[in-house]
Amino acid sequence: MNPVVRDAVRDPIGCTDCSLSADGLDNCITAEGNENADLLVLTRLPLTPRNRAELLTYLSDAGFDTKTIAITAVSKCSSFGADASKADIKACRRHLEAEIDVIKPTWVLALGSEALLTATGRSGIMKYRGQIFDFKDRPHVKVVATISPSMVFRNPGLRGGFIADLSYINRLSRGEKLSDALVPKRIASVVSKRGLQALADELKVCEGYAFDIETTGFDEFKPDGRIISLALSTWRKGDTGPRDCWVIPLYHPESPWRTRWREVLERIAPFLRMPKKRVAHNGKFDLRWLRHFGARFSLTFDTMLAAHLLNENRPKSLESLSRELVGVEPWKIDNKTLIDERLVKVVKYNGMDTWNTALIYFVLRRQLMEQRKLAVLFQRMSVPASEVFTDIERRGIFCDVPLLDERAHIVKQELKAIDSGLMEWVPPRDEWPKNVKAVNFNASNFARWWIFDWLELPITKRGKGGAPSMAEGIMSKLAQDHPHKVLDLLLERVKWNKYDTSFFAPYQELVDENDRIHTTFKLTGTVTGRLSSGKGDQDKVTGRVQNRGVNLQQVPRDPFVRGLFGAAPGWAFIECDYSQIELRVAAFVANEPTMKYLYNSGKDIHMTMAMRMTGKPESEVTKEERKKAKAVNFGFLYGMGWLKFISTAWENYGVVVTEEEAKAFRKAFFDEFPMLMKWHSRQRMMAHKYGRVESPLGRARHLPDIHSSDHKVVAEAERQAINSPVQSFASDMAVMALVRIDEELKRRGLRARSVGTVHDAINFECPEEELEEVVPLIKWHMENVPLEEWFGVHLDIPIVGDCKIGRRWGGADEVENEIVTNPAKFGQWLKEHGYDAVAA
DNA sequence: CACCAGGGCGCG
DNA sequence: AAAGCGCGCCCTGGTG
Repeated sequence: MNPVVRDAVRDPIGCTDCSLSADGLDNCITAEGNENADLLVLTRLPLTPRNRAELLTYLSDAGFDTKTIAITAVSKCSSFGADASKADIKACRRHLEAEIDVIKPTWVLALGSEALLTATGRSGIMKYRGQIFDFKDRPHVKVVATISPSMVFRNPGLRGGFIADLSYINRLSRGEKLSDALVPKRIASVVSKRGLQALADELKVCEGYAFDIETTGFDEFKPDGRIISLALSTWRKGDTGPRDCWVIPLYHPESPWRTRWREVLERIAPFLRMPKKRVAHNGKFDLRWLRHFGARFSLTFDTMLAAHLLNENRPKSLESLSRELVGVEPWKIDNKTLIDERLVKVVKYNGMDTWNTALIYFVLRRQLMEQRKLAVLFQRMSVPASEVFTDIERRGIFCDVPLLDERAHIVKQELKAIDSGLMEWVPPRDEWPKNVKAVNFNASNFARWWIFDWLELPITKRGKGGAPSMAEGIMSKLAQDHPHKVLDLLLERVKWNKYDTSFFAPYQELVDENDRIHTTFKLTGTVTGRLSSGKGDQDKVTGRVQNRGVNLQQVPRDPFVRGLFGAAPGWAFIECDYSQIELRVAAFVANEPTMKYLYNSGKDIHMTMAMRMTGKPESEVTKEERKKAKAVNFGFLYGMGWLKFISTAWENYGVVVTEEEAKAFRKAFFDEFPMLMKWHSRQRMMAHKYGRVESPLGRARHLPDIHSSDHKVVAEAERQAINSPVQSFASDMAVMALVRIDEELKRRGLRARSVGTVHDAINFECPEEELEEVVPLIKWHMENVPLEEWFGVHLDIPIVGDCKIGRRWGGADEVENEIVTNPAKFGQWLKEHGYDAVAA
């Protein structure tokens, strides 16, 4: 450490301020480096020589002269194993302030959330990285933050962004400006008829544009939804970046179009269709709004989808991608709602969004073209899927509202009865310990004290923090060994409470005036390429999730809940599931002969497992038992050990399995399918060698943890290497099938449409008279995605889609495969099942 | 009040 | 020695 700083700052007696000082290897470590440094780098803990060297390499790569900087930490003691707590960091603050007063840096570079918090008092490193603040209590010192190098080490997906941040901060500390090409010369605010005409003329001749809208309100389908402004950055053929930037103020209070904003939008809409390239960042959001207000056009490129396909681990916001890929400066405005912001600022913000979208478009497009299979996935799946899900989200799914209200009432009644039953057993208040504040039947301090201290029931499992587990499996075992009314009631309550808070209440709140419930699908929400479903998008400005809908991928299978959804009167509900898709894909990628034989001869592997587990013949195995066997198959397939198998067998079957039996069962599974073991080894080997694995369709999963020194972490990455290609392949195929089905339905002028997907299942609503044509069409496209033609992948395993037709989700009748594929039989089947309105 | 991590549980 | 994978939402309790 620097002797000048040390002697000026360090407590000569030996500091005992923090908890680490007692057993610390070295106490009160002060800054390393130049005592007159202009830039003081602030980390969480004092760095080891190796980490310090690494950080200096990063800094020097980013253009810093490492002789002119100093490095210090918010916590000033180093100790094995022990981490600095918030109190420790607080205790060290006076030393840090003393250092700053001695060194007098102009800039502090805060690395990581603790450094940011200490320097600025703000938490949320991903939100504040790249922004400039004053140092707390030292306002003459400027602070700029980015993520910590250890985060980058753990996840190389963050490396690009980290280096870009450092370069940006370097330019900032030198007072350098950005290159001219990275900022628009001017942003044209379109506030007159002549301006509109000029924009329309440009749209007639330009090759492409990136666009973005700003909106007010949460949902495009709610009456208070308005579009505040629409921005575009255009380019001509042969350009390598955006040329002009345009913004049309719409509903903004200062906009001249405020009262006629919809009219203006309608007038410009036809011109938006003209250019060949139409680009947006998460365009699904913008298209939803624009379509709602009558401006209909489609995308040809989405920068968020491209960025995710290229690297599933990196942050995907426009802000961070722009910084990572082209090194632009932050342009965010720090305001809650744009409608309250001055128009000039909104115009600049909205315009910069599109300018930067255009900038990263050119980079991402080039990167994508370099990987043929990825480019095909992008073209055939990502972009058209974004289009399909725009409409699925707008459409929503029909919900039987009277039934919803009736059942929501039942749920409340059940809860009420259980709660009053439980109240009779609540111990008197003066017996409660200090940390118990109120009666709470959820997994709370009260409930844990009540069960495990007051009732003295045994604790079999604890969580990370040492709190006794109150998970369902644990509690039901407890109830079996120590019968008690309270346990029965609590177990019963979990289900009703979950129904109430997670399902019925949100459904009632979010069902729209047309009795439909919406969701938001994230096409970039998972590392494997599956879609995720949820309440809404993150608001770009506030960072909060817009509460526009519900998660439609976790609707309970219980008909009491799932049966609330279905088809509107006069329509039918179609569910089409891929049969055992991941197991089939695994058989393909592992090239497993026994599995292939079973599938090619129409056998059911889950049934085989169920028969083994229960010892029953096929005819006696129940649906429930087969479903549990499925869990066992997937468990072993993806690397489950014998110990977990013991608990699975107990929790699912109530079967006690000994250690020996469990090992033997696992061995039997792999003996039955000998190539699976070899496939597992191959995936592990690939992950170790390349740090990534790839699906047969070209989708990559990066696994930086494979190089960890922690064996558990490595083992986890190895299992991910096994699972990812299978999950990705299955998911990509399902999405491509949906895209093709949607295209075909539109091409034929049919009204049937998808209302959502759940990974390997696609749901549709369909006018009764179209069923005869639509169901076979869906089935055929699910089973015949042109993988050979598009990816050169020849599947030598049959892919089967099972179709169900009914009025409600989960309450439908399965149609046998040979019936769907036979028009005469299927027509008959439809009549027999009450679908009279079939086409002549 | 906002934010966070962890527990628990719904789905595939 | 020990190890299913992939998600999102609600709640609790702690912190600033």
